[in-house]
Amino acid sequence: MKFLDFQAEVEETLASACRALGYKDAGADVSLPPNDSYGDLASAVAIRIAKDAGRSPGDLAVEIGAKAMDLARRTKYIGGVSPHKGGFVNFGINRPRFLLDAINGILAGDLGTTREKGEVVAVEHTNVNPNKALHIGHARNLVLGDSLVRVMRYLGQRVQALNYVDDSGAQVADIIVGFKFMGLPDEAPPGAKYDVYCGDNVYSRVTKEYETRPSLKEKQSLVLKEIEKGSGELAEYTRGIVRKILAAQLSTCWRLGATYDLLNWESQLVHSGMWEKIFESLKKMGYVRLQTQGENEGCWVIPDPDTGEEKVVVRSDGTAVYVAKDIPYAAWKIGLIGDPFGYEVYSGEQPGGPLYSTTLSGGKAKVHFGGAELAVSVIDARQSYLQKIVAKVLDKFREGASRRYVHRGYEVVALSKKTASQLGFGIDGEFVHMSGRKGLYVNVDTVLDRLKEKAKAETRRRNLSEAEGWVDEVAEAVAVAALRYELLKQDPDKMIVFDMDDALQFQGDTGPYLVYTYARARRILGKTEGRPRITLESAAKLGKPQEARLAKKMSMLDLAAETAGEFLSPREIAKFAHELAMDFNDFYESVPVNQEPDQDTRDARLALVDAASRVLAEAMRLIGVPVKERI
RNA sequence: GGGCCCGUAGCCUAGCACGGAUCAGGGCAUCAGCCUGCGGAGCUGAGGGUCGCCGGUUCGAAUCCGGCCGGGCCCGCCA
Repeated sequence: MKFLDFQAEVEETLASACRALGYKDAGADVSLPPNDSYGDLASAVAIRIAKDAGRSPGDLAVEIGAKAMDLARRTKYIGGVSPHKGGFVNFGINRPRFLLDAINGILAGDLGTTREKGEVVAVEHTNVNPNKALHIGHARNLVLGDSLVRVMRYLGQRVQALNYVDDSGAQVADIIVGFKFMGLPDEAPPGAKYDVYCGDNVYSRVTKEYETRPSLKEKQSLVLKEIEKGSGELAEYTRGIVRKILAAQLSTCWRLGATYDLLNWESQLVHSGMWEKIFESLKKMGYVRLQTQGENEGCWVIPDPDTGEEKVVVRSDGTAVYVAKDIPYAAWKIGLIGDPFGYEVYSGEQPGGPLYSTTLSGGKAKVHFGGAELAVSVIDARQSYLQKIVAKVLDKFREGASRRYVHRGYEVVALSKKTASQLGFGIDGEFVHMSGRKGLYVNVDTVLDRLKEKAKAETRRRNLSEAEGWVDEVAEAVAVAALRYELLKQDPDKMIVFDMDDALQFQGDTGPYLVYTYARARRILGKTEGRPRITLESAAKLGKPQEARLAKKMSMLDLAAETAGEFLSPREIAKFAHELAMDFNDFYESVPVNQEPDQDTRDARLALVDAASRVLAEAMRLIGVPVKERI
């Protein structure tokens, strides 16, 4: 990861040159040139100071460039400085030195991971109501959140991956109504996944029934009250159903490569007493007040952050509204309130480590959650307004607290007209929003199975003699790669219109392209008689532009990760991985490795391939795209 | 009525935070090529663009500011 070293040298050299020439406040900002024929880093400093200095940008660039060149002789990685007539000062890398250090660094294990302990960050994502299977909208949340967790850990932050389970809401109650009051079987038919069964066959049927049977709606509120109470036969029964659905959901999450550290349960949050404490304190400071007249009579209200009008937080019957459940959760995450929870292992089955659960009755596990320095909530953009209210209340509770509570929003996933019609829904526009009630959605498992089916055919065609199990494993990896990459690569602020046929795409800017490229690179290393090895002498023989581009790109993973962390935007890594893969394929097509007659050159190229593939694998790992040695 | 987000070739999209360099990068689709070669899930080339519109700032605007148009979402004693 030597590019940042080069950049630091350039910045320092540039600043020194400007200082030496008397341009004190010139600054030393550098950027990547649009085209690498200009150089490897560029500065527009001459253009910026030209006016004040009363000189032409071109002349200044020559002057600064000459001074910088002089100073650059003492640096390790600056190979040349060239002024451009437009006013840019371009810096070139000392190729052999840079190639040698970058490659040897990576082969020695330096993939840019920060080792020092960073801040504690709580990242909340997935958060699917436990009454149905994950659909592709949930997958977007999961992929964004899980990738963020991975990137932050790479950056050294101590991350708590949280998954919030709303086990006491109306959606769960609906399922229970179906089982207890409509006589629907609470066992899934053989071969059916339990969460899929509940979503496809129970939930939608119950909500439909509500329209014609008002008495059923009363059963829902009865169930809700029982769940709220937390004890009794119905509450126990519900707990069992929720655990069963959650287990099925988690298997899908794990299939997608996401894992969690902790499950937070809404029911426990409600019974923890945290809200009461916060409520009392807000009352004392006069932020919440009891409305004694008008339409909100008998309710406790707070001011709307946008309009100043009043928002209800506690209903006239004394129960708290939805935001009021989010507030204590947020306060717990950033340590504004004492931790009321104990912890226990929920599942030891989770790949990659145990999954814990909060508990209000003791808890033996010696782990600690909450109290983070920063909390990131991955929640779709429709909840931006509510999240703003939460942040406002946190600020009232403690000055400046909202700076540590960040809503990472993203737009929803809708369905294309074509996909909707394949599901039996005729629509007017070009797309339609998903709806669990209407049964208008595409489940994650369905998409993965379709992708896998296609990947299997493709893999089998290329590997006629391989065992079925091996082909299956590869196809599964390709399917996950395709879906994760597809959902991550797009700007989170843009709605995704999902089309099943378009999603079955393995060529071009896709996850499978990355998987393929990595396997291709490893193939070279597997087939060779040579050894990856590079010296300053052989590094000098790697003079092709494709070699330089590949080496430069692979040494910039840490840069991409820093940006990804700073803007909570893991797709920076997806972009990086794709660019690296393109650079590798370009190299692959134009530079022979094992056919290279000169042994030193061949070994140096092998070292480059080895290093580049390791960086690609690390980038893929950061976005949860599976890595296979062969496909 | 108030608030948030989006608008870049036939379609999808990068670049926008921090304004710069000759061709605004990719992908899909279309057309023309590249397998006795390290894997063709690849590569090369061609065609395809009023960066929604108008104005402002600037030496310089896809990028910053203002207005407008088009599209999506949110603003409940639902969750």
